[in-house]
Amino acid sequence: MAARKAPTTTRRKAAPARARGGAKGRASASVPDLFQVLRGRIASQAIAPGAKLRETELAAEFGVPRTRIRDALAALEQRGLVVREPNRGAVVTRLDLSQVFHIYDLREALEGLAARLATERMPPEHWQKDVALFKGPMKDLIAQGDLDTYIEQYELLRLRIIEAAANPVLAEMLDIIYEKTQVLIRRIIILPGRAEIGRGQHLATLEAMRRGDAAEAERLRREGLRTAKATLEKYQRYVL
Amino acid sequence: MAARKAPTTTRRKAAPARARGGAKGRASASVPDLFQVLRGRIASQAIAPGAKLRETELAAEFGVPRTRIRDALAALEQRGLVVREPNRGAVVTRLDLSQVFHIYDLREALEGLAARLATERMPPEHWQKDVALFKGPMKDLIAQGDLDTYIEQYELLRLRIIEAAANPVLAEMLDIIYEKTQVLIRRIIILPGRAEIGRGQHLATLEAMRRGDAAEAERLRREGLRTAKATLEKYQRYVL
DNA sequence: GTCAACAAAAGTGTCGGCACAAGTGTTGAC
DNA sequence: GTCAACACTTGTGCCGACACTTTTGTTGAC
Repeated sequence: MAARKAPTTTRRKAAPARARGGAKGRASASVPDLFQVLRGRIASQAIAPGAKLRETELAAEFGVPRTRIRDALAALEQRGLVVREPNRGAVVTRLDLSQVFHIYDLREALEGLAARLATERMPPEHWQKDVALFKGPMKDLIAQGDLDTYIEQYELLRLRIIEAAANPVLAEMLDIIYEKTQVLIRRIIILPGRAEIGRGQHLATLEAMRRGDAAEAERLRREGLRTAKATLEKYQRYVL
Repeated sequence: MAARKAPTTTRRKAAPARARGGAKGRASASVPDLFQVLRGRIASQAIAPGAKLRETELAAEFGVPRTRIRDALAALEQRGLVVREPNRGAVVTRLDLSQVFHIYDLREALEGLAARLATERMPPEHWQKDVALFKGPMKDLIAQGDLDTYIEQYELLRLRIIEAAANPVLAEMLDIIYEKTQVLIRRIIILPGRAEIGRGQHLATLEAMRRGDAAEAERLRREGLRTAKATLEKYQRYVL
């Protein structure tokens, strides 16, 4: 996924001094907007790890004052997406080997908890269609090699589970490591046979959820993450 | 604990309105400094939940420009310690009932993981003196009603476990909910018999760690948090 | 030809000020 | 005496400008 350096000309009006009058409510991007955009670029690797983020450059691209970019960068730094050295600027953090495994340990604990809570708080039949999805269509997607759609669907399931868990603090923490997991999932899933193994584990977890067996759902989810981590350790020199 | 890193040699011109009286005329505090100070005040309840944090007021107290206070408040908001309503200012978030229980679910998953990792990465004898501490002296402290010292010692153990777990991402997440747990621990421990029960559970966990039984250590730690949560639910109308 | 010292440029750190919204006190009518 | 409208005060949102630091490019000596 080569990253075409944004030609996005964004020819905002030359004079940013005006605007803000009664006209449009949002002529320029707000700090949260900028945060989301930059976060997305980093998660999708549109901005490569190690790349420098120049404040002036970004300010020109988005047509906003530099201080606003600065605030967005501060938020990014808080999230650990970039590191800023004094007077040196902000660079996108590259995840090293050790951090990758640390994140998998975290996912095991957090997503296991999410599976348990979701099972406890939802009626078992709520997961019926998800079981069906993973039993049939998802298998076909893998067989056809359409991993992008598969990942997309899986992400939807993941979000539904988090929502069902109804724990904002948990959701926030999973959100913090979201970018990292995005990258890792795509690297692991291309390993030989891994996608199908993962699907089987998701299916088993979902069936436990449909039975209303929260403890078993948690155990299975954790087991799934653990094998994913093991796969990653085994093939680490190929994928990292 | 202030961990001031930056030399802050920036020669400042004629101080505008000179340094305020609140602090001495020493070099002005950096944004991380301000963050830590305000965080400490909130954690120790020196600033009550629901209190308004006025930017100009804080700027005057610390003798720093208001923008710097502003940055610190933004960091506090990111951490969820304050909420800022547009043009209304920042107020300290008061933790409501539901969030309290959510945090205990989180602690169960995270601290359980920490116990497991710590056990795996350290030689069993590393925990020898902690076992001894919880077997004797800590029991005496509780008997004497010196809960402050007990909590202090427990915090030290907690930090050692996190350090031994050697997972920065996990440490970061436990740090995020640190303030909240600080408050909650002090509210739970005063409940009848609770301190002694907690000590017994910590002791059991530590003995598993000394045996090198990581899985059992995780299970026991989680069980401990679960009973703490149950106690909280039982007495919630007294302590919240 | 190489290296070091110097100068220019680029980029970030910091700050003060202005604009606008919400809160508060006052005044007048009824 | 009560209430509503208005002006004032307080405090935050936002932004441009300047100071400082680092990097890059150039020139001169050895």
